[in-house]
Amino acid sequence: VDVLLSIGEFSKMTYLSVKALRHYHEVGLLAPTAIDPMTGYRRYASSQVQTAQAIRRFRDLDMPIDDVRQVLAATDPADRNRVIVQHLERMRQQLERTQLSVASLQALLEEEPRDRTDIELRRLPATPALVARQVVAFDACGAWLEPTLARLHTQLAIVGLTVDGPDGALYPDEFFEAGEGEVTAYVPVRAAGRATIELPATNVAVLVHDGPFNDLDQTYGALGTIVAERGIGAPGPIRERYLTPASTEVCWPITVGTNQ
Amino acid sequence: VDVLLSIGEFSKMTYLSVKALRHYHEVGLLAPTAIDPMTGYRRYASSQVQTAQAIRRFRDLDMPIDDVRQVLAATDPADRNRVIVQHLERMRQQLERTQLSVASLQALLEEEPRDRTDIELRRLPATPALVARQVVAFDACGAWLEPTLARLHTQLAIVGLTVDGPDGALYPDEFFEAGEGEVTAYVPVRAAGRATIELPATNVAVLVHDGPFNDLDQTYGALGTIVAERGIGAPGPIRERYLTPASTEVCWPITVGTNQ
DNA sequence: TTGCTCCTCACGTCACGTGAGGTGGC
DNA sequence: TTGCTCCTCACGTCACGTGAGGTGGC
Repeated sequence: VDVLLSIGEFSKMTYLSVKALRHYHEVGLLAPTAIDPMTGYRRYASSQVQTAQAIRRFRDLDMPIDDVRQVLAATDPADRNRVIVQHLERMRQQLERTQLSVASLQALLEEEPRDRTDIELRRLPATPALVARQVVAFDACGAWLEPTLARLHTQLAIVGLTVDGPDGALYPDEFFEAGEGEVTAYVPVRAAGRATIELPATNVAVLVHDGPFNDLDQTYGALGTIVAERGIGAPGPIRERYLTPASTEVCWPITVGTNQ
Repeated sequence: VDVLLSIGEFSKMTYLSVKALRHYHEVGLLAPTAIDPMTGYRRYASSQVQTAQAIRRFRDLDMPIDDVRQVLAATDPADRNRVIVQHLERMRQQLERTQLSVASLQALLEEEPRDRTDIELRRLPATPALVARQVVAFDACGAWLEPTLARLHTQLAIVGLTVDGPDGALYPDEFFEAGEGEVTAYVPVRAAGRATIELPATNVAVLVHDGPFNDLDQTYGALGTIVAERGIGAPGPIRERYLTPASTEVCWPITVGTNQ
C-alpha cells in the first residue's frame, strides 16, 4: 500500500524541512508523486521516504545537489557506488586536511614566530626537464602534484633519462591571485631529449622550508617580505624545489643575480 | 622596516586571492594600510602578512567572518583564545558527527532495509514531570538535550522528587518542518510538586528504535508510513522516550486509543 | 467562521567568483 | 605605444531561509 502524504507529514518522516522539500522540487531533485490540480498541494508517496532520507544523508555530508542527482539517477548500482565512494573518499581527505590544519594552527598560536633572515640569492641555470602542465585550483594542488611527479618518474625510467636534481614545480602569479592557474610540475634530467623542455634560467631569492606543508605559508610570507623590503622583486612564476619530503626550497624571482 | 605591498604581491605572500582580499576590505575584516588617492590602488604593509595568514587559516576551517573579526578584535588574549577554542571544539564535534554519519550511511547501503511492523497503539497517561523548554535548531538538538536532561535530574535530587519512568522530549511539528522549534525535555516524577508540569494524556503509535541515534530517521519513516497508511494521524508533538542509551521509543500522535 | 496547512513570489544570506569596462605606471 | 596591474560595479553561485500575501479544507 502506497499512501499519499502532505508535505508536512513527509517533512516529519524524512527530517527535511518544508522549505528544503520545495527547493528540491523546484530544482528537480525530488518531485512529489502528485500535485493537487486545484490547490497546488504537493503529495508525496510513502515509497519516496527512503529516497528523501538518502538525499538528506548525502546533503548532511555536503554532497552537492548535482552529485546527489547523479547518485539517484544511476540505474547501474556500480555507477551509483562509484559516485558515493568517490564522495566519501573526498570527505575522508577533507577530514584529514582539516585535522592537520587544526594541529598546525594550534602549534602556530603557541609558538613564537621565527625570524627568518637566512635567505640566499642564487642564479638558477637553464634546466632540461620532463614536465607536466595543468590548470589546477589552489586547493586541489597537493592532490594533483604528488601523483603527477610519480608519473613523470615512471616516464623517465621508460625513456631512459637520468634524474638530475630534486623535483620541482612552477606556480604562476594567477595561481595565487585568482586561486587557479597553470602549474608546471617538473623533474630535471641530465641530458635534453625529445620529451624534455628547457626551463629558462632565472635569478631567485631562496628560503628553505622545513616541516609540514601546512606551514609553507609562513615561509612565503617571510621570503616575500624580505624581497619586498629590498625592492628586488621581479615578474615570473614562483618555483618550489622538493629537496626531501620534509624540506622544500621556495624560489622567489628577483631582478639581481648572485653577484649582489 | 615596513614596506608597502601591492595587492598582487600581498596575495602571493598570504595565499589569499585578490578577490578575497578586496572582499575582506569591503566588509571591514582587513583594510589595506594605505590607499593611493589618485589610482585607488590598495597598499598592504608587510606587517599585515601575519594577520592575513591567520585569517586564511581560520577561513580554511570555515570559521565565519564575523567570528574571525572577533578573534582579531580581542585585545584580551584570554578572550581571543576562548573564541578560538570554542570554534575548534565545534569543529571537533562536527568531525565526530560526520564520521558517525559516514559509518551509518555505509551500513545503510549494505544492509537490507528492515520491515518494521512491530508497532503498538497505546494511551500515554497524563504525566507530572519536571520540564525544560527551549527553541532549538534541528541540528543543535542533540547537544542541547543531553546536558539539559542531566540538569533536570540534578534539580530533582535537590527538590527531593522521585523519578517515575524514562526521560523524554516533545518535538512540535515546526521543529521538523521549519528546522527549528520549541523542544520540551522532561523527566517524569512520581508526585506533582511546585516545580512540575503535567504533560497531557495522548494516544500514540509507538515504535522502538534500537541502535545509534544516527539511524533514528529510519524509525520515523517506518512509523510515519504506518500511521499514514492506516489514516490515524493526529495533530500534536512527537514524543521520544529514552528507555536506555541504545533504545528509544518514538511516539506518534494518533486519533484512536488502544481500544482499536 | 476560525485556525491551520499549504501555496507562490520576491528577496536575503554567505563568501566570495565572474566578467565587463576602464585606468595608471613603466 | 603596449602590456600589465589594478580599479569599480553589477550580477552570478549555492542551497536554501525569510517574509509577505493569499487560498483551500475542516
